[in-house]
Amino acid sequence: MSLIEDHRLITGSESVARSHSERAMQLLRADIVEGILAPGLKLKLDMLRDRYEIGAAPLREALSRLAGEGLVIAQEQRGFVVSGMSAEEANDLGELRLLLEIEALRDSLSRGNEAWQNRVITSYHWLERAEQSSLSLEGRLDELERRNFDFHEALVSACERRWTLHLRGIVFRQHERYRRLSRIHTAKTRLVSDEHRALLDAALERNEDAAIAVITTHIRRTTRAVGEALQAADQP
Amino acid sequence: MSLIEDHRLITGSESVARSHSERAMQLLRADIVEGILAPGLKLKLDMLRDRYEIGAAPLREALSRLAGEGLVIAQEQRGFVVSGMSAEEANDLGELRLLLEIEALRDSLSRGNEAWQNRVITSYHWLERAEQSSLSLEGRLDELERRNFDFHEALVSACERRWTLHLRGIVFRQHERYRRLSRIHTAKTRLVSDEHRALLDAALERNEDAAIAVITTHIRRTTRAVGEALQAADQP
DNA sequence: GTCAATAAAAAATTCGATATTTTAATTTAG
DNA sequence: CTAAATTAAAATATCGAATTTTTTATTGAC
Repeated sequence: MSLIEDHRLITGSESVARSHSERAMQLLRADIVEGILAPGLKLKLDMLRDRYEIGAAPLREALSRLAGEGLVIAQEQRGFVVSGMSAEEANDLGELRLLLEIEALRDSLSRGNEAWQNRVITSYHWLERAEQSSLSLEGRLDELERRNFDFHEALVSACERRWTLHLRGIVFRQHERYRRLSRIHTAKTRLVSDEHRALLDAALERNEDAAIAVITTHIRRTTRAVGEALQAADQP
Repeated sequence: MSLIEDHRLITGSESVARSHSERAMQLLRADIVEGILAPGLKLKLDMLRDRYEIGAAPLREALSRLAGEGLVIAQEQRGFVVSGMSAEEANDLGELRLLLEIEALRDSLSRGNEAWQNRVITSYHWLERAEQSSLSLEGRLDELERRNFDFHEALVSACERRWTLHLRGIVFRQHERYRRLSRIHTAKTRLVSDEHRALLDAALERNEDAAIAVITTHIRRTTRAVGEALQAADQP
């Protein structure tokens, strides 16, 4: 197994799974976030068993865990369903992401040391490179998402508020489902790229207010794009 | 089984569990929040099986679900542990609770209809009654927690932001572990009672700013009390 | 006595089979 | 023909045993 293959996007920096249950969770999470398992889909165990070649017991544990963070819904005696998507939830998640990202960013900026700076710089440059690359649309989206994830993760990585980070992670993953929609709808990388640059500068200067301003624009713009994409999806 | 016995506090308005897995989750959650299963405790399956008379499979599912929301930690191949408690986390959770409670409250105040008002009024009066009652310390704490929970739940019950409520729930339960500490340490019901009254008034008047001001004081005061209690616990 | 290697015990994880519940199909009464 | 009731099929949830991994205890070399 190559390094690249194991570095599943989104799931974060979680190391290679040691148990079937853990692996199932990572796979399910990625597939739901990527939209391969669509919102509202009934997650029948037989189907999942075939798909992932993992037994029912670890699959159920993985689903339970995802239910805890809200990516799937556990219906008593009626199995699991991929949680739905709607414009209302997109807005809700966008605002929460903003709130939590700001909290995490504040703490991270005030604590970040040189190692943190280097991580931020490195991840930024990989992201920049991904934005300019000319892969196929499919592959490029995956690469972009991963680099985008890494960059934002790097920015808050000096934050020591465990719960803030935990909740931010939950919201980030949820929000990502929607971001994907808007990415496909509006393939405008230009403006986003500028925002990332501004974010990098603000972070390295420890300019809290500037960073917050940029991230606010950044997230709000995403929310708007998601809204448009959802509207477009309704009336095709 | 009597109604009262089934209405386990904290776990929210979740109806009576239909599956072992669900029941296990509610029992575990309550026991962890109440501190019966102490922070850091290794949750061995044999032990839990004896305690709750539930098989390993549903127990593991319940634990996985709690791991998703962060009440327990799942350690690969090494079982589950009750997540730890510290002064840092108490502060973190306090601030998050404030943030999320404000978001939920704002939305709820702007939407609440007459049914909502009635629910708020009713739950307030039960809380007031509980505060004045003269049961044994143990029983009174449970009753108070339950009524306190119901009141705060009622306040935000008109909020339609699903994710905000979900995260608020997670943080509320976590924070409750700490509140319990401070409750035992400082049995000062007086001030809290005034705060609740002020909260009720502000809510019924739809006075957003006032409600936010009160809840801010309310939560910050709790955080301070928790800090003192933890400090006292360190040097007995 | 300390450390590493090995063996035994305990614990966690997973599998396969079974029991229970839900869903779909079919029948039957009105 | 519709709607309740029954039956059959599918899917979920749970159990108990088998497997794998971790932890503890023991042995033996230095």
